[in-house]
Amino acid sequence: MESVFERVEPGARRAHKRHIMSCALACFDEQGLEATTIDTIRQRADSSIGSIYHHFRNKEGLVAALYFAALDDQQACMAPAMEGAATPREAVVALIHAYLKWVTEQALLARFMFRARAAVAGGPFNEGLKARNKARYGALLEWLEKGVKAGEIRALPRETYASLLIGQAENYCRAWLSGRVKGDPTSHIDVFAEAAWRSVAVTP
Amino acid sequence: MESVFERVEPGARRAHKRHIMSCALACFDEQGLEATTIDTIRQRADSSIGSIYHHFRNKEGLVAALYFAALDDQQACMAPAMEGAATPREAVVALIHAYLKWVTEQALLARFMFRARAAVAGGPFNEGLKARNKARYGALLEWLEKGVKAGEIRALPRETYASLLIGQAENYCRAWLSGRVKGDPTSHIDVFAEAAWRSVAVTP
DNA sequence: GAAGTTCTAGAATATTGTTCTAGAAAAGTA
DNA sequence: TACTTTTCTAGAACAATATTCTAGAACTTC
Repeated sequence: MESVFERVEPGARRAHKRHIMSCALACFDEQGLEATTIDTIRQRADSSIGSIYHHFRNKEGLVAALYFAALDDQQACMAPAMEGAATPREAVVALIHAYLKWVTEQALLARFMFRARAAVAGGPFNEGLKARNKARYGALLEWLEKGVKAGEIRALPRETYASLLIGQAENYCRAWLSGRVKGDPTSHIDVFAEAAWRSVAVTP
Repeated sequence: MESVFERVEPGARRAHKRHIMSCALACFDEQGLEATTIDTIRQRADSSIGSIYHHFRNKEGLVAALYFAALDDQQACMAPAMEGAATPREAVVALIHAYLKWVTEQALLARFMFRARAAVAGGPFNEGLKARNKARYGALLEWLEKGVKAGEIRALPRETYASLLIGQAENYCRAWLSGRVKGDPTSHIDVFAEAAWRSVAVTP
């Protein structure tokens, strides 16, 4: 967990900032976003109000900092997975595998992301969010273009591909993170990879 | 919209309660859950603090009331759609069609549901939520059972079916409701119905 | 029409996010 | 090192907002 924050806030100097993020994440996970107060975080981190506000500006900023740290880590884990693919099918399978593995390994961060997304998207950090989302599906759309030309992938409305590929896996991850299903995402990894491929392939 | 609340809170007696719900929904949609204050709702509904707290106990209760009203309406619109199906394929297609139509027609309620879900699931109304979710997929799972026995639907882990069927459509609806894609859900209705069927069918 | 219940109203209170000022620690500079 | 500047910590003071409480109006019931 610390390692995730060290990517975004490196150096011994920022150890305390990372510590606050760590404690805040734990509080948010245990009590929910609204229910955790700044003072709860202050106590847990053995810090001070001034320190928290200095580093994060306000509660929303703290949530956003955690959200973007999680998003960046997810991105960093998923991007390389797809680069090794030789065919469109391999790219799709690699995408789903990487996603399900990340959620399973970083359950705390993943749960936080789902909970905090609305808050971040609604606030003043919306722009940063949009920018990263564009970059996110760039590589994938290239693979799809190739696949369509090669006759391996169906030509569908552009704006539906992302949902068709990741929607099922994401839905299951939400269910798992909130305790509605038991098996962790990786335990059905082939089911979801196969379903994603069937959804877009010409001949599944 | 009023008609939706009349199902849950019927009668002329409760007109004011419904009016508060209506105004609260509009406030939540325009400013987000956290940003709208009780006083904002009071002003918009031309009501009083006491009245709001009398009807809904607290802010969380108001959110939950809206959430369950939306959930019930969605349920009421989707349940009959599947009953007319003659084959597993028809059942799956009917499910997706009904879902996408409801979200498109009740965009305000649908957006609210996605935003409020975490808050409702985290709070003391969690039990009511679980109960309704069980009822929700009951009819569907029956169809799947039949389909599996008839050799038309693949035998997959039980807990993955719901995600496989609805995940893609839901993901697209989220994207549409938050402005990330342009085409409304019904404009891709066949794409998502077909993808859902391919995901679970033996021979798509 | 009287008793009981539900509903409206808003002032008072409590909780909690945020600002502000002062000083400590660290980094830069000569 | 000694001085300056910047960054960070600390918590009291403040402001915004959810919630409680009491009183009375409106409606139901018998």
